[in-house]
Amino acid sequence: MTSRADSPSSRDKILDVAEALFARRGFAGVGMREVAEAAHLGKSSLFHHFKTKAHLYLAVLARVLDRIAERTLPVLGDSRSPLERLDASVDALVDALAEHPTTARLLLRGLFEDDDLPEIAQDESRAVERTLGGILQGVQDLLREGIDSGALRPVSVPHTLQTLIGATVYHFASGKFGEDLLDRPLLSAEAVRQRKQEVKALLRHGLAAPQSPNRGESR
Amino acid sequence: MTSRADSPSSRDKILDVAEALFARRGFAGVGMREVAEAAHLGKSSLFHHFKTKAHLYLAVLARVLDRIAERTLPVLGDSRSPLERLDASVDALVDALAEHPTTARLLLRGLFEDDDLPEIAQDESRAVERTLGGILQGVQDLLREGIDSGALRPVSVPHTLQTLIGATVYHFASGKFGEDLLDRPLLSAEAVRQRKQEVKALLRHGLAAPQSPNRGESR
DNA sequence: GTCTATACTACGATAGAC
DNA sequence: GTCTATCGTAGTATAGAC
Repeated sequence: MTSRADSPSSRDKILDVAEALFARRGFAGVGMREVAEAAHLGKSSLFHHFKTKAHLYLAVLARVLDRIAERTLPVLGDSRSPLERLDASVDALVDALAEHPTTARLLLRGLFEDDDLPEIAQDESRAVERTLGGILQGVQDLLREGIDSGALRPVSVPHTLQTLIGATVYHFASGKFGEDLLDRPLLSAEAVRQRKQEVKALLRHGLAAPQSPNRGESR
Repeated sequence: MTSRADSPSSRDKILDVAEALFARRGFAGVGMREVAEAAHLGKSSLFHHFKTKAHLYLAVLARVLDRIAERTLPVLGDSRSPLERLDASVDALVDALAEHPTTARLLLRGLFEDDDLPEIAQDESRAVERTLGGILQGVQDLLREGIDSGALRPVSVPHTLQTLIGATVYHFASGKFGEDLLDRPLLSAEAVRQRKQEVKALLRHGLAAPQSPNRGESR
């Protein structure tokens, strides 16, 4: 437990291969033997680095969330207007999701596969939840500020957050299904650029308050 | 193969319990023993009804998709205007997803967990894909018609479809995470009603073409 | 159609040598 | 820190009696 960059080679390699495997087949669908072989290790060596499978999974998840936080938190908290920050946050989040093909899948799985994890590894679980909570809080604060300042329609903040997650995380996690729909790889430069544009346009038109306050739309 | 309501009792009970289990923990996370016990059957009796786990999983998925198709296809294809049909389709889809707490999770898993299934059971797999394709085609046709008629902005149809799936299927699949965000059960009458309203409002504002064609917004 | 019994493999995890 | 060997359990699936 003298950790922090103790053995950068093995531990990171394990995290790399485990991330790829967990992203594809989820927690239950991956065996420790498979991870060990992919990392060119014996099974016991793997258990030396991570005492249980749940610890390994949470370590993978923590690394993914840290990557997202690193990209989004600075943008969420800067000094621009809410609408500008919303646009920039979409760009930052999409960039983070497009950086590795595994990111969105792991994140999505982490969001809705919380109950199938053993309840050990509480410390690591707490760390993951804290990082995630920080990002969510940043977005919620941004939306709240936009609404209070009159820049955004008075939407429900939690519902809008869910929509935002769906529009970004789900999209880049949709794999073969999404690629069949778009007829191109999800992470191709063009598809990524277009996704940013479509989401930002939908938010601009769908969230921004009508420009002339006295001239509301139909309802 | 004299099927079609041959033994309604056992087979349907198996599908019911398997649906609940697969929704919670996914294909790999559920054992046939567990399914058998939950259905009050011996393991071998279960294998008598479904020859492999993949067959059982696909049968569960097919039933879920049939429920969705049953609710959405009539609405998608009726004779109202595109915007009215879009609203009604959101209502119908959300109603279908809210009917059973398992529906959205299974559907979401089916969308992005396609590679972790064994490649047997091609017939059943084909049937599932055909039902899904029908629903998707209906939505795409609706969006296309709305754009061509000028009722909708010239958005990307596949991207908008992905956004729509994220806003509905992901939301109701988000489980404990979503409930923590909303601070109430996802399937409570109030949360369902509000979800419909928020999604429809976002689409109304975000997809509908500006009312006066010559008075475009900023960009 | 359901049962008991069983085959064989893989699972997560541990012990202990090196 | 990596290894071989092993434990006990649960995995999918099958055989054959009732």
